[in-house]
Amino acid sequence: MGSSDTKKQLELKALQFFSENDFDRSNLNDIARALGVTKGAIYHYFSSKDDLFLASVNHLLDVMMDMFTKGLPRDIPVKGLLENLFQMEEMMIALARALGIKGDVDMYRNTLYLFLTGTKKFPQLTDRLDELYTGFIDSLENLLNAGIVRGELRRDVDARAIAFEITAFYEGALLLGAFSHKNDYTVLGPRVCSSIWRRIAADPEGEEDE
Amino acid sequence: MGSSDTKKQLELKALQFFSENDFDRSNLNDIARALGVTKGAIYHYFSSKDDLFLASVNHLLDVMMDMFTKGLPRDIPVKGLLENLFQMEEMMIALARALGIKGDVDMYRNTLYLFLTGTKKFPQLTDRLDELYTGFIDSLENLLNAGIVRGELRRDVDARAIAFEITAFYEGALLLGAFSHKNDYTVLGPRVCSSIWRRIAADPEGEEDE
Amino acid sequence: MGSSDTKKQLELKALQFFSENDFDRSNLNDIARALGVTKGAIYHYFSSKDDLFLASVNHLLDVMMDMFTKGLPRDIPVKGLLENLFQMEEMMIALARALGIKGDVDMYRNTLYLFLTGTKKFPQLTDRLDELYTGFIDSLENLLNAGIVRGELRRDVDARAIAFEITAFYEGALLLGAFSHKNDYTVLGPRVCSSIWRRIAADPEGEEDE
Amino acid sequence: MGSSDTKKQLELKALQFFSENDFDRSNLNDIARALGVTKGAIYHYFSSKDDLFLASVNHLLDVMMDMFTKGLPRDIPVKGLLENLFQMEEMMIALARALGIKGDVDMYRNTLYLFLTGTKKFPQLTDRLDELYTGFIDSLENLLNAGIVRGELRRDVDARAIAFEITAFYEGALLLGAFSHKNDYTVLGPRVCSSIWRRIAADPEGEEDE
DNA sequence: CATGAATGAGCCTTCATTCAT
DNA sequence: GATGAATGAAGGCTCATTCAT
Repeated sequence: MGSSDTKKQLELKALQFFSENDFDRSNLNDIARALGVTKGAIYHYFSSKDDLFLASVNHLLDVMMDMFTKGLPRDIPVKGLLENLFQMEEMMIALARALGIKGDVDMYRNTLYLFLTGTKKFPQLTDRLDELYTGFIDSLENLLNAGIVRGELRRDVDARAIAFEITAFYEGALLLGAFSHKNDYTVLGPRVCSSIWRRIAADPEGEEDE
Repeated sequence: MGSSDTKKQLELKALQFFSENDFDRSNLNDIARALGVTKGAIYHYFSSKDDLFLASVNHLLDVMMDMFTKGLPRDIPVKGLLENLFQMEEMMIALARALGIKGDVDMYRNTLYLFLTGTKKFPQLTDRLDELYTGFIDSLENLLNAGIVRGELRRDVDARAIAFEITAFYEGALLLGAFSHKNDYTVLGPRVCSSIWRRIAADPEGEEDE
Repeated sequence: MGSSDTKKQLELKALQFFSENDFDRSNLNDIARALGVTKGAIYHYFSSKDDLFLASVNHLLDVMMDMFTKGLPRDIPVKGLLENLFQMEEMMIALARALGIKGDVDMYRNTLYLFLTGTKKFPQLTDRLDELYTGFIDSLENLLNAGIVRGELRRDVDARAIAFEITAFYEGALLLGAFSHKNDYTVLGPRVCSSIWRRIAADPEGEEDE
Repeated sequence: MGSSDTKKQLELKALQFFSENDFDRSNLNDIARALGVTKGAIYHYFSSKDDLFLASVNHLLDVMMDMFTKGLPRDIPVKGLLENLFQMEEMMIALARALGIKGDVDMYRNTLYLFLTGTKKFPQLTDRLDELYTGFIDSLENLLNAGIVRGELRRDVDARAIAFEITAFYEGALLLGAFSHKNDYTVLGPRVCSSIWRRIAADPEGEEDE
């Protein structure tokens, strides 16, 4: 029932809507208006408001899973990775392109909101998120280990801990960004990354002489 | 109207309730039952459901503000701080005692949910949260600077960045804990803290041989 | 929750309403107006529209069970019973009084509608109706057997069949009354009863000399 | 619009559907699926859901009118009629054949439901039903009178009352069958018919010794 | 102070009907 | 003829809020 294209379009628009608006505080009239269709059309493609939300989040999870786990290169310099981690615009553009929508500057932060509230309301999402984050941390760990083998990083680096640290710090920085306007992660983020780099690099000075 | 004590008690119980239950998915009948009073009683002390929520969160913010900014010691060893960061039970007990309630193991994570959804529903909370996090990061920065002056930490440490890093990493680790059961922050957290310590300590080896 | 009296009143009014109006074609606004309360009040006492309907019908079933099975006399002349069967007004008044409402002339016929549609929508009602009709037929059979023993009826009367016949005929006559205005059961009913009487009486002539 | 044959086929299928399913609880998607066509096709042949229902029931009424009034033989032995009244399967097969569908054992009972709910929803059906039942009772009366003239029945038989009794009892027995599983009309029905026979036959004994 | 019955606006959902293809 | 995507009015139900007691 319903063309698959239209359904995907609705999922994407709903994703954008739900990342900006509270699920419970939004009524279907507003949602329908935001998606550019009528209430009935939504029910033509989705069985309920919950279903629409879950389809949207699962769509996002699919894309992020591709992008951040399967899609990551196996062997890039760790230095570049850390330097680009807080080039938010680049990351955002990449994700937006993968989703096929035009993103905005709060997109990343909003996904956090989507995930935290989503798992509270729909515990079945937890497994997929677990997979996503575990996949991301695994990929990072592989990259770090490759860096150690390659001689870019010190031999005594605890790759798993660093991978977890980078991931948790990144998410936490975005989270703080939602709360705090006084601590700008676009400024502090790179400083932290540079500090992490100095700790794990085999030759921090040689690389840092800018 | 109503004794101030009773009102504070209701705020605390409501806080516990809202940290475990979604605001919009809870109705006042359930809330009243959870608080051990009737609906009418709630309206004696609070002007609305929103008001009850805001009073609760503001109460939590007051306590956390005291505990994590004004209440922090001016001069403790950074090493101990990092070692205790993921002694979640201790932290939790301290916060629960400060609130005068019995906490549970998910309390911290739940406050994150409370804050993230709370700011989405009530943007006026953002300023207070900003104050809390900024205060916390400032305090940490002061502690780190004191450590530098004291000679515990290296002179080239970027205190602001490290304070931000610790805070963001901590929040991020708790957040990931809500999503991922495969990455246990009670195990990985201390490994990361130890890694941070080795990076900033003036004499990491000397301190570690205990 | 809610006073038991108010709830019983609502059940009775709903009974009257549903016996006159189609369940699915009535919306809760109309029902509420007919019951003299608001929609919310109904949901204060009943958990759903279905619940309201079932409570009403079960209330009716309780009263009819008392009246037509437990409440029937053990030993009355069969002749009088047959003569009064189609004194609808008397029967109706008795049922209305037992229900505590003022009845109207279509009350009996309407209960049939209530039962037939009720069992289609709520199969769980079937057992209670089975009990009611079986109880009624049993009581009739007992009365007939008492008549045989007493010498009022012929010894070769098939008491069970006659009890079933009277019951089925009675219901059928009311049912036809719902469809057909040309066959008036208040006229034909007594003629049939007199015919049945002549068949089962030990001495039809002696009794019939009017 | 639409071939007349297709329309008749749809009416028949709809009849079967509505005799098994509640009108208001069935939606047009389910109905269309049950009829083996699309929603659009239904609207080609019928102007509305109501129209489809009414066309179906009127079709049934046409067939029953033919079968039970005009179609009845003018002069058959009353004894055989009474003996066959509760040969439900035979009756059902006859009606199903007349309709051109395959019937099932609940068909008769279901038509009762169809008629009772149908007249509540569409009062305009009442007249046709009145005609059907009156026609049937008239035919029965004629048969009984023919039996009297022929000498099969007693001269003092109240033909109108007996015709009404048989009809009402028959409908009532089917109705009770819908409510009560403990009183089987296939067993009790023939016993009642035999009792009626003994009452109206000119020579009950002579006829019964077979 | 406290209660909880009652209110009614607003929500999610259904579904008969329409209409572009 | 036939389709099924889209519409939008209407319905069941929830629940924050009020108020008579």
